Amino acid sequence: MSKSSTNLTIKDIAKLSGVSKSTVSRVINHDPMVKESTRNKVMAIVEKYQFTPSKSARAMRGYGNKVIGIIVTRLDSISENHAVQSMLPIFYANGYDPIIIESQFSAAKVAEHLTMLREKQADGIIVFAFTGLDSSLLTVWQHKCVVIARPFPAYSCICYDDIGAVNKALTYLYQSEKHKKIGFIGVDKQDQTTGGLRYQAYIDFCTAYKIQANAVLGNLSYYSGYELAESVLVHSPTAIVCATDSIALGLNKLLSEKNINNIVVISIGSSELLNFLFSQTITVDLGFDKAGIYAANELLLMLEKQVNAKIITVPSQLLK
Amino acid sequence: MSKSSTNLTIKDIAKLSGVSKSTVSRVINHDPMVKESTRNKVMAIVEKYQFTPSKSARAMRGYGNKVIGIIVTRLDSISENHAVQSMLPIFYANGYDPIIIESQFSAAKVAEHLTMLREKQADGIIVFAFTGLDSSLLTVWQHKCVVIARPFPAYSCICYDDIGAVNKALTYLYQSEKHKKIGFIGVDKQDQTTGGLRYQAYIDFCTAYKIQANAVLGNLSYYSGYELAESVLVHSPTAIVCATDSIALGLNKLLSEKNINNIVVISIGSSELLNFLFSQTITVDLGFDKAGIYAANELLLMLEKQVNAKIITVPSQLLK
DNA sequence: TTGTATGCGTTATCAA
DNA sequence: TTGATAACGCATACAA
Repeated sequence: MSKSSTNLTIKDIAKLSGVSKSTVSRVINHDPMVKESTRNKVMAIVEKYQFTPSKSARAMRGYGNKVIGIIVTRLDSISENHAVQSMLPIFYANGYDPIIIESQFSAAKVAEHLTMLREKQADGIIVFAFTGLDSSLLTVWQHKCVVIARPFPAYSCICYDDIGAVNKALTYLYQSEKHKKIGFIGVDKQDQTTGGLRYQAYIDFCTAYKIQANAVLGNLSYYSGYELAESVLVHSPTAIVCATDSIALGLNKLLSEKNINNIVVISIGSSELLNFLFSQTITVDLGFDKAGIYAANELLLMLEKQVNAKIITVPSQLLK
Repeated sequence: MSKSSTNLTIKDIAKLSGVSKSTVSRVINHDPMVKESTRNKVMAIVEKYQFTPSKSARAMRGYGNKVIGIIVTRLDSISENHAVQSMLPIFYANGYDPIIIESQFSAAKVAEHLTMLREKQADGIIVFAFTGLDSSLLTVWQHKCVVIARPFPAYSCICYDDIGAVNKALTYLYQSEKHKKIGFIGVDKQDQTTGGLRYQAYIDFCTAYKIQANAVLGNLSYYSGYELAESVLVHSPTAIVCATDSIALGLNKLLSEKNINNIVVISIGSSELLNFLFSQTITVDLGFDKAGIYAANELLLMLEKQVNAKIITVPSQLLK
């Protein structure tokens, strides 16, 4: 095996430039105590051979190889993308290497990735939770872990304002616009937050204000919104609340096909695309980008010093 | 500083289980030469303290820390997402840790990320190219780099079938459906591929078949498609080719608003959303997922053995 | 079957 | 201002 193929080490550079290892180390670490001339001499060799110190060796010396694992459900989830986009710069700025992986809504995959991250000695992780993910998987990471979208007890979590968002939507419709017949297209209650919480908020509002509930639950896809719309329309609502922007897309498609334009659509979750395509839709922004910022900062805090698990709810905002 | 906070080392485990470092090392490396009883003894301690050997230390011993950098333009680009999604499993399967970073269409950011990756001693990189990215940035990586979406000379590149896709669309419209007045909404030619190539293919087809060109160029957003549509409609086309699915979304919105439904829309790029919302739109699939597979395999090949730079064009496919 | 000693590429501590 | 040398955590050739 020829030496040429393998990477140069600080020892080689030392030999090449006629100084000792330590001097080379000083030069590449910008130690001010080296003489100008020797620095130049060494730097020349460093440049010439494109030398970079072995990251692993440095890491071993405590120059931490800091890495954060980010487990998203799907790479192409708009909401998670926004959150990730806003946390990346924060991690970079603090010298962490974020490594992004997909769980594809499979707890088994999460487990797999988690051991991978443990082997890689990740310093901390961000997990986008989903139905079927159990907090027991995370026990090892409890103190260096931020969970997004689910309130796991004893974990630091960033949650969306599911209840508040639905209330804001309903309050607007009921108080400001005097709607009395308000429908709801949601997600199966097996999904605790997007499904259960948002649905329950709708039901509670209905009972509180004595209005007739008209809800139907399906899944997260726009197909679901499209297909379920009919059964809500049957009761001739004047407004419909959609639990997600995908559902709102589906509903809007149906309304547009049927040339119905006297029904107010309001969506929990505000995507650029929805606002563009169906600009008359009122949306409630859940603050995905803020969630990313909160999550990153919270994790950094946890890693820096012992800090109590806390649940942060990202404020929602009605946009009209 | 208490020892409890810092991670255990193989030395600690050795002490705890009353054997030597080497024996512990043998156990965790599944050396068959260790006695059953000692193995159990050591494993017990390992389990108890959740010990994992320092990755950096073993990396230094040659147990390579293989990493691949993937530089996407934007995390929320649908097309790049698909490509990344299909390459990730391949890298995992081959023991590489993919680390994903965003360039945000900035060459400066790419440069920055590139030095980061060099410091991290990444073994190879995948770069999603964009207008303004110069191949000179990549020279250091030339032999361990796959470029996507641009044909950089002397680099291994995965390109989309821009010209073929447009031709397939036009051929279908002209030959099978006998359209004579075909419009085109594209992207500024400064974007060499999506912009220049697709536009040129349109123009070439028009001249070849002696049909009146009716094209307008803007940017990649759906707003652009929406706004430019008017000036194409002025010449009353019976079909319109859109250079991207975003543009097609914008165009479709306008057509739907104006209640125009006798114009055939055909989109280069086939997204799930476009097919759902405007299912009458004909689409040409550019094969983003295939591109990911090609890219990953090609890179692995390059890293394994010296291999000539080659350009792979992903076949496109008309869907109707 | 196990322990000892050595080296991997760095940085830090000491002496010179 | 520089150089020798000892760590860091691990794997392994060699000795026992």
